[in-house]
Amino acid sequence: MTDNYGLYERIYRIVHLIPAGTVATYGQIAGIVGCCSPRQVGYALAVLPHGSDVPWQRVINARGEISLNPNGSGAFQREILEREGVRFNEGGQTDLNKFGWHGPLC
DNA sequence: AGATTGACTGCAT
DNA sequence: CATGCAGCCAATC
Repeated sequence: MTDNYGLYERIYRIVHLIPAGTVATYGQIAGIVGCCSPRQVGYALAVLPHGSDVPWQRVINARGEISLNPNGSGAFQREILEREGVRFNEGGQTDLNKFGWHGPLC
């Protein structure tokens, strides 16, 4: 396999490795990809077409919360995560200590 | 080619 | 504990 799948596909591949009921932060993804800053991770997901097989909803900010505005698509995202088994507290945050992804090799 | 923005993060105040 | 600032890399204007 070639090392160069394109920046976005690279990120998509990492996100696709996140197991259900688990969430990862943008910085975590960026660190695993080892090729870009969290901004590019967010951008890559922002350009994701609807109907993709990438569980973009499992990628959230470092605080363990939905990054998008709660009055936007974020409400839909939280619904999906709860359906995956991820629980949110009153602040709409997840427990990264429990649901936080440790990485593809761990 | 230069400036601006973006689903971010971490530290300092 | 809330807010501000700087760093980061790629895409778009």
